[in-house]
Amino acid sequence: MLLAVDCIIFGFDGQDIKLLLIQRGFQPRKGEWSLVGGFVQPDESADAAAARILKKLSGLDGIYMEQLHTFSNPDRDTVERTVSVAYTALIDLQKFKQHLHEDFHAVWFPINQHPELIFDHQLMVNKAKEQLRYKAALHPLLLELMPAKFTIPQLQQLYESVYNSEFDKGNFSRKILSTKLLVKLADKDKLNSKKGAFYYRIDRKRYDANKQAFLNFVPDPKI
Amino acid sequence: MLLAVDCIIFGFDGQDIKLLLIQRGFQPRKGEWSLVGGFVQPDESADAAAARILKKLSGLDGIYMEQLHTFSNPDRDTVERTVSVAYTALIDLQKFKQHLHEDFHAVWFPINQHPELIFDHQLMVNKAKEQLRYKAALHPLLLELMPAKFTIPQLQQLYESVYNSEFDKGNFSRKILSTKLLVKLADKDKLNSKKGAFYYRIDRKRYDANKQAFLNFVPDPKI
DNA sequence: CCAAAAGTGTTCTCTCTACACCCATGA
DNA sequence: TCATGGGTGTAGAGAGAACACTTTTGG
Repeated sequence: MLLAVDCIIFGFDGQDIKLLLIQRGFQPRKGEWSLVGGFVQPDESADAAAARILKKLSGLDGIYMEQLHTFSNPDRDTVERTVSVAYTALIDLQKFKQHLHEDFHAVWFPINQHPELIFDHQLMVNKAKEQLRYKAALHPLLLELMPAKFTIPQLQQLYESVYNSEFDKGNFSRKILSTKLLVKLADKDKLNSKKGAFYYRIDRKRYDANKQAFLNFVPDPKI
Repeated sequence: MLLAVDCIIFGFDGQDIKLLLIQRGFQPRKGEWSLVGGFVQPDESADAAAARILKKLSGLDGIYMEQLHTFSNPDRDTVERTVSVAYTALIDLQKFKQHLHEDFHAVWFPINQHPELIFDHQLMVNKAKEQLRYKAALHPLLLELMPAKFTIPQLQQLYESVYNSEFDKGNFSRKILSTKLLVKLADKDKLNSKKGAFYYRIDRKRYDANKQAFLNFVPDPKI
């Protein structure tokens, strides 16, 4: 029995949510697209393997990953019995984009528009999306996807794309600000409007202290 | 590399939350207490193995279990590298108690007063408790622990023991009833008071339709 | 000046909490 | 009849939703 890990890495570039995929470098199914993954070594934990493999295949280092689920269907891998522990992470693409040189075969794809994946990787992605929606409704974790400086309307776009619905801008802004997790900066982003929107940054101390607090971000569905 | 499963089964007898443990029937550490667990066979998934092993060791059949987490520290098992997928379940003890004959070495222990466990099983139990608190704050899943007939004050006791705090009885009763997940029965339980408290049962249809709805059961902490 | 996006004000409704109060009944 | 736990009433605070309104500024 082999033990593998697969990483579902979501990134946000300020516009769209992306998913990190690689072109498999080995047989079987070499050249096809898959999640970043590999085998756990005899002397390492799955957590350690996930970090090591992510770094080796994409250059991403020091990313905080969480265990999602373990996939153990006996015929999920067509060659040999392989159990895979799936991990997820959320990252700000602008901070990490430069690492993705051609040294690596890792590529960011729009979350809803990526090539077909091998084995049960699509299942893993679906579960990760579901979990992202669930968690983001309760915790401010989508802030982790934002760049160092961002505006409230940008953040709102991220929420709207995760939940596939539109929020009232006034209420959204007040709700986010009421968490006191953001610090207003002096300058504005004028790319999207003439008036311009103030930049904010995360208040790291408060964020780390409150990220497990419940927030109830997602509005009730309009009937 | 070996793949195992371990089951953290919580039961409620109307008074206290219990944890199902077995005395290990094989070496190493035969006779010591552990979670219900065993090895995944080459042709079965971890989910299937968990159900099979739980039934074999405790007689419990058809229990709905959910994956909790996979434990893969390389030295978590002292003999051979073993990765364990942990599962959790919640059951009403009165419904299943009769199955625990002496054919099985499984025993229910009070959740906060059980023998020391082997390997990292205490870690698993702690994580399961944490997850139970988290989930029960959002979903009505503690209803699954109640007997077929129960009173609101009994249910309140369960919540209070899970959260280790006291709730206002009036508000608790209204909040639970507002979910419309309970059906009032005609008779009363007079064991705990002279006036008596009405029995209720779960409205199965509504419960199954709403168990993933958010509920916000746990009151804000009093500062 | 005007269009368009950012952000504020306001009102209404609903929920939550605290806590006073009423209810039923066995001893 | 009275102590006890079950259950209801209710006032005040706060959160959320809807949407009108003001602000800013590039073209």
